[in-house]
Amino acid sequence: MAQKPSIPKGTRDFSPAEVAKRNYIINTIRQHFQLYGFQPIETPSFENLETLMGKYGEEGDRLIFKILNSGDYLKKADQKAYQEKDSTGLTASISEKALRYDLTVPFARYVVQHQNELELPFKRYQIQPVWRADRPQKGRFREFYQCDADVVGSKSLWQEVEFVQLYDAVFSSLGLEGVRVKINNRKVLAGFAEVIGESEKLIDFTVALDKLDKIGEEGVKNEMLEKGISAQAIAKIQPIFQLKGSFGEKIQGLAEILRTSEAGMEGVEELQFINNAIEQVGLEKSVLDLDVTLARGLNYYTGAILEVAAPDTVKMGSIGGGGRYDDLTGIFGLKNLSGVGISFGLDRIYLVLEELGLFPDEVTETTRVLFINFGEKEALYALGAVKNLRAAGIIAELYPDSAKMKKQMNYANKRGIPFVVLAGAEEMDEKTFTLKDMKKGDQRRVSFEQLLEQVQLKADVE
RNA sequence: GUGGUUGUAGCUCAGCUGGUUAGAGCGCCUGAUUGUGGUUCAGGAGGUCGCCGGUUCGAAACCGGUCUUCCACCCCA
Repeated sequence: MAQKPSIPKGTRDFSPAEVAKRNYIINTIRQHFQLYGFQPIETPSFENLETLMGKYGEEGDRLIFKILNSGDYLKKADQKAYQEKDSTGLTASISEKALRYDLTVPFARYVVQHQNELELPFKRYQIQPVWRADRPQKGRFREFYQCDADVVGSKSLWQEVEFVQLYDAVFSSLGLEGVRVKINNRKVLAGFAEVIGESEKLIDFTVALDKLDKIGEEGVKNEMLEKGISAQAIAKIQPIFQLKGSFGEKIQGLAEILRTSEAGMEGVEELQFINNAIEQVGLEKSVLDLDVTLARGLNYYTGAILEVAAPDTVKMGSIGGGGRYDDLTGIFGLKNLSGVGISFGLDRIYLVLEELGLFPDEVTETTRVLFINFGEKEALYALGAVKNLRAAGIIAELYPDSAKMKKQMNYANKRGIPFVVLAGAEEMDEKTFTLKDMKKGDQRRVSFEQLLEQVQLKADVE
């Protein structure tokens, strides 16, 4: 055999069954987005490099896939940067486009660019692939889909409430139980930093705090020390680690810690508002949980921060996240437009559903009836029935060649087609069909009406 | 980006400290069975041992590089 072709690392091919399952998830998400009043948009796969650079922090810039300029790009290259082997400096001169890194920044760009055509508040959803030059791991790919819903132009906390409901609705609909929607607020984090007198170290502080799950309390404290946060300061926020109990109980403890911080108390009130509303309307299968260590990487969040954790039984990173970002369009020159949104990680949700066996059988079901091909006349006779079955919404097909019976039966078997129809000279004379049930192995001579009834009947029962 | 790990038939994997024609199970193809698949039986096809280079009389095995897989860190869906 010649050398097998391959695909770049972190990318995948999807088989028919995988596409069917992915579509099942996408359709469920899309359906709920629309139920909640979001409208779809799509944006290009690649943006101008400058649209993306600097929006995701230094780490993010590194992970953006840059597209090499066309033509004789070396002529226009920054010679000084080239001589000095300064890759970062050189990039700007040889690349002016890049693959989109997420859907939020392109959305911000879209809003600013089309601001005069939009009716505010604007609720949009977007389901498209994004690319990151990351090193792949379980549930981490270099090409993956995001399913985002965002609202711009409304500061109302009812939006946050609705997003929590939306998460619950989608995951409940997918049959996923025990999903934890974790919530926090940037103002609470800012409050912590203020209370301990380390406001200028907010980012380092929150990044360390975010790792509590992984490295434990001592680990977090050590990292804070390493980042130059004083031991006294760390001692002051000790109560953070003691927050326990229900949402309400944690809120009380939190209010106690943050009582001297105006920003912090604002965050507490927002959390309280959202929790009260959710308690009133109720959730189906998910729980809303206050997690004061939740920070998430993106530094454009200014209010609520959301993250969805898969059920504890599966080891998987977050399967969704989002938050409020008051200043998002500000970076493109449009001030005072508040946005809030959430994202679903399609690829990770897929892995979770697969691991828990939650895909319904009918998702991957394809052809229901296969007609055996006995030759030209018989095929024509069969094709008439195929047409009528299709008209009734039954997926039916005629085997394209009058190959050996064994081969045709085998094809039906391998593809998991539940019914096979044999129609030769006898059946044609009688205007009947021989219908074989591949699971049971029995068969009988039937009219078209009976045939239709049989295959429909089974379809409903299963 | 840092450190580690993996790659042998379509799939899952054996292959001892380097030593003839590289194996198994499953799958695939053919026949027993020219209007009957999934069971059984008989036979068969299929491998530049990821790729490039080095060490050696001799490399799937040892060394270097590279690509890929998975994992930890970083970061994140």
